[in-house]
Amino acid sequence: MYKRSEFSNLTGLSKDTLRYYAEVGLLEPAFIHPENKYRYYDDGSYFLALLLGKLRRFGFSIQEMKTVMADESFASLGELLAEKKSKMEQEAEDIQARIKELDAFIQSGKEENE
Amino acid sequence: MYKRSEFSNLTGLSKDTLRYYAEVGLLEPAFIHPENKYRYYDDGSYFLALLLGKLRRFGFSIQEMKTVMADESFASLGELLAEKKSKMEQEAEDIQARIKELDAFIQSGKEENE
DNA sequence: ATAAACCGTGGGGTACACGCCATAGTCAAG
DNA sequence: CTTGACTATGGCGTGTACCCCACGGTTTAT
Repeated sequence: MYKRSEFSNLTGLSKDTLRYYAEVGLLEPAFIHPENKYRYYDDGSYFLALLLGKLRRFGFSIQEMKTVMADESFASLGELLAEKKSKMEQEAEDIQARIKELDAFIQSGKEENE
Repeated sequence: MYKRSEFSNLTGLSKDTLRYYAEVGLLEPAFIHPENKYRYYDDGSYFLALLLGKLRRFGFSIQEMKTVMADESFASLGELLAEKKSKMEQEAEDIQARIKELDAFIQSGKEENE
């Protein structure tokens, strides 16, 4: 059983993020001490927290993460992953295009001074 | 002399964007009719508007655009362009890394079912 | 025993660049 | 002359996922 800041260090999720995820029902502590209300996380939480960290990097919104977490069999995960992948690829292409445009622009600026 | 919506079509900047740019002193109309306050843009504005559109795509903030516009010789433009370029390249690398991570994740998920 | 370090809760702030709505005055075409 | 299209201004909304502050209680180390 880990407490908040320990768990935060372990997972890379900030304390505030953990609090927020608990608030929205995305990742609830494994145990809450009834007297002092301290929240404790366990190894199951750890697994899920790592997953959430990954999903976050993949561009999942909170809502999408909730969709994923709602189903224990993670049935919707595969589809969403594929969707995110194509979105990220699209984004990569967009950036490349903008870099090209930027290069062309810089080039045209240089030629003006010759 | 073009009026607002004509100029909007010409430049690709929305009417609200034009209004906003005028508000913050980024691109003021060439002429404002003293009676009805109608705003008119000219060919000089057109040139600047196209520039602003490009800068926006390059990720310039309003503040940065103002910095650029403040100096008629566009002295700060070159430096900011280079900065944006490296930022965009960094961003492209980040996305590629995340795509790789995503792929690995998808792959590990598939292997689990074999 | 005491001080430092930690915990929960409540609630405000935020960044950014507009979008959108309503109102009221104005212009252009028939 | 009328009606539809256009315009200016004011001001609110916005979205997202948290961050940060303050307060008061608790735990832990010394």
